[in-house]
Amino acid sequence: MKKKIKYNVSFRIWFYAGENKFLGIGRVELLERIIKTGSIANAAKEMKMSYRQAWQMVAEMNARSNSPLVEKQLGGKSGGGAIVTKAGFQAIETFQTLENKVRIFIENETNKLTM
Amino acid sequence: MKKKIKYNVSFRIWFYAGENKFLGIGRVELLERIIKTGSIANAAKEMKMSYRQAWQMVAEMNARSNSPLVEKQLGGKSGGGAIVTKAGFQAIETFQTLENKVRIFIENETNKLTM
DNA sequence: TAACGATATGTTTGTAAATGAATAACGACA
DNA sequence: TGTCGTTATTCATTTACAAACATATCGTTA
Repeated sequence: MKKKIKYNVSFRIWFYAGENKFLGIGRVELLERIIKTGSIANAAKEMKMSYRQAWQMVAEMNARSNSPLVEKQLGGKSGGGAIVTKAGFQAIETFQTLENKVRIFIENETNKLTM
Repeated sequence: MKKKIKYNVSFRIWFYAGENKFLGIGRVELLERIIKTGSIANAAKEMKMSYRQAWQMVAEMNARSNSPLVEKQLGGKSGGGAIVTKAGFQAIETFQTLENKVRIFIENETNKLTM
């Protein structure tokens, strides 16, 4: 009997600021972990990425948005940390809302397919 | 006056065969150029990619689809070439149709956004 | 004011991926 | 039956990217 492969569709979306990538699912996840852990360093550790890369992502996001998504918090007993701004929360929300809508749309369209 | 960045949304979709990537925009473009030029070698040249990479993409596509999307055509005055099968044409069509629908959907949703 | 752990940044190291060269095999056609 | 320019495949080399390391700087708190 002939093999019959089950196909499925995946997708990704990105927000661009002009020509520059501004926000994708990876950066959204990073923002969420900064919220959860209180610092870029710990967020990076959770995601098993280098602090350097995480920091660069944050720096790019901040540079390419109208107002910073993350603000540093130096000093203090714990040595400091980073906080996600209101603009950051809004960016997460906007991204995830659109992503969910696209997911549902693609699921509906894919069900119509006969491959 | 404050800078005001214009944001826009980009996206990509992929067809998967189980866990394996099967078709994306790059491979669709490769298929189109194989149709246009009549060979993998010339298609690769047009896309400025190595023949090796192009050939591997074709091999993967063929291995992961129910029936081959590309068939070799050895011999002849021109030395041979490659042809895209009916299944290949259908795959291109299916991919582009879905991609266009998603594009329109995202455009409509993005117009609602105020970032 | 000393200490802490985070941010911020340059430099080096290591590794995976892409490239290029080189070559064998193929088979219709003239 | 010789010719042609493909397909198909290998191997060494280069390139690009990510990780690792090192270190300066910061500012609140005890």
